[in-house]
Amino acid sequence: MSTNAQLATIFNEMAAVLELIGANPFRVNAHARVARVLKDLTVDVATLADEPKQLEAIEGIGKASAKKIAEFVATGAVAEHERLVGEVPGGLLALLEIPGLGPKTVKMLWDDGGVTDLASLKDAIARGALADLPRMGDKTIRNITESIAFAEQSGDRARLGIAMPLAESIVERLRAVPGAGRVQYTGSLRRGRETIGDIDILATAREPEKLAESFTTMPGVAKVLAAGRTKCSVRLEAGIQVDLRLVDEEAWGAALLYFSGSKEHNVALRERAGKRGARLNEYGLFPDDGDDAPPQQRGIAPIASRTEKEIYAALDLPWIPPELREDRGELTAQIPKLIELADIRADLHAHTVASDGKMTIDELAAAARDRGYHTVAVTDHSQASAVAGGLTVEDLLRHVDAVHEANERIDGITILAGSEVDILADGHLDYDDEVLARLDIVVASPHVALGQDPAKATRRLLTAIRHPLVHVIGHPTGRMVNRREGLHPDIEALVTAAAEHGTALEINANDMRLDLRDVHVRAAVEAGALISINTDAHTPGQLELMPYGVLTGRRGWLTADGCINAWPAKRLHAWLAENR
DNA sequence: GCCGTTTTCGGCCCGACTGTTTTCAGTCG
Repeated sequence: MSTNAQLATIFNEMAAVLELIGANPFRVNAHARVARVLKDLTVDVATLADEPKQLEAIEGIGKASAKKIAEFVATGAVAEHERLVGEVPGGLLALLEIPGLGPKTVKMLWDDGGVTDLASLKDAIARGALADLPRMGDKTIRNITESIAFAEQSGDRARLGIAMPLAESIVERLRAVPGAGRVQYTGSLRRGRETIGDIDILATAREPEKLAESFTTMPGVAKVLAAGRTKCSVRLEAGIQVDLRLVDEEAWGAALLYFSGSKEHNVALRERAGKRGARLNEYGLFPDDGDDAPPQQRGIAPIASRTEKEIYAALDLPWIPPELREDRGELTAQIPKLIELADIRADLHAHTVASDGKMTIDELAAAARDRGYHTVAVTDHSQASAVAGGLTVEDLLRHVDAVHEANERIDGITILAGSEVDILADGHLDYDDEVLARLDIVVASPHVALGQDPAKATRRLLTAIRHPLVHVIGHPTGRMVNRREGLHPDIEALVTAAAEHGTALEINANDMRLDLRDVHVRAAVEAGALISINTDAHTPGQLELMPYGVLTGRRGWLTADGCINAWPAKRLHAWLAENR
């Protein structure tokens, strides 16, 4: 973990404890803000630490925090942090992560219910002990129980956006080892799943021992779980397990196929092989001679093994992109040409300093142009999202003028004036039609009432989809990966209406959202609804989240033609103008 | 705890929703 990330954790923990013990909320927020600033910071804070003025020059970091940062860089710890963490039971902070449980409730559970961690909370619920506490009705207790179940069910999987950079850095390191051959991450990460159980890396090497040693001794390893000739396994300080498998060059394709999964896809492939008188394993596709002993150990030559493509071909299949390997019909369907990152030419959902973003219009435009986009949309929050700096009508109209002025001034990219308009709980939009009609693009998104029942959620989203001035429905369910389930609308109804009304549904590429999720995208694609992949960027760096959205689109069988962000400028702009 | 400087102290954008209440506390964004 980088110094920035470690310090971010420390400040987040201080914020959590301060919140729990009822400190001034603004002080709490200041700590959380420092954590956020540190996490977003592109420069290593350690390089600034010996000059306090440099630290204090960073927005959000004052004298006190600068001192703590310097203290950490010098000593590896922050005394105030240790003191604070010592004030509450260790397991209590984790309860704050459970959706619906805030500091007041957790404090009350601790003070009045003797709850000190997740186990004692579950025990108290089971004993019915919570019912005696204030504000703990049946419904609240049931909500807490469900939240715990949800957090536990998804809690041990890392988000794609956490696992991918880790895997890429490990792959890069291993490739640099002398004698290293091919090195590639496989598993659910290669398939682009939204969460990852562990990172699987496949490699060939002239001297496998050297690669293995480099792997087990790399920075960030907390514990070596296994260190054998063909398989090494470590647990990182980040809490993620990483497996390295070393294979022979001849078996590369078979091993890649096998370790990429999914298990269900592999089972289907093996069944298919069986029907063709062959056996498929991680060493290759072999003729089935009726002998149960592994063919590769008996010197049997494989029918195919060096590449995935050869193996699929031998099974009368085209090469199937990893993202589709979920046994969701990929062995029998016509495989479309899936969208690729290089197809993306526009980002249509981003925030500037006008609301809660960190970029100016010019900075956003430059970042989008640097990525080779022909179009970028400025879509700041609407008035209902007060805490996200939502714009009043007057502010919005001024902002629109500023965006249009920037569009005139800046060459090489079209800058659209838009808004991320709240879809209110009843489906109404947060601005009147006259205001919306002034915008080049309207992205309508749900932000509140994300626990409403499915019928209401469906009506709410259908209202927005049918609204003639809405172009895109932003993060349609409002779910947060591992954190919040979000809305459960009738997806079929939504995608059907979206196709009928020509409203695009967003894949929010932020790995915390990935909303729509893969299966919803598939439904939309099958219904003929358009998809828009956007980063919802608040910083220039967040424009780089686009690959996660594209992966999710690919998992939903999305083609470039079905994604408005991949359209040429002329087609996209004409489509936007049509919805007016 | 941070920030600004018509303020070195006093402010720091709060409105919607839920579930508990009988007028509101807690959570979320």
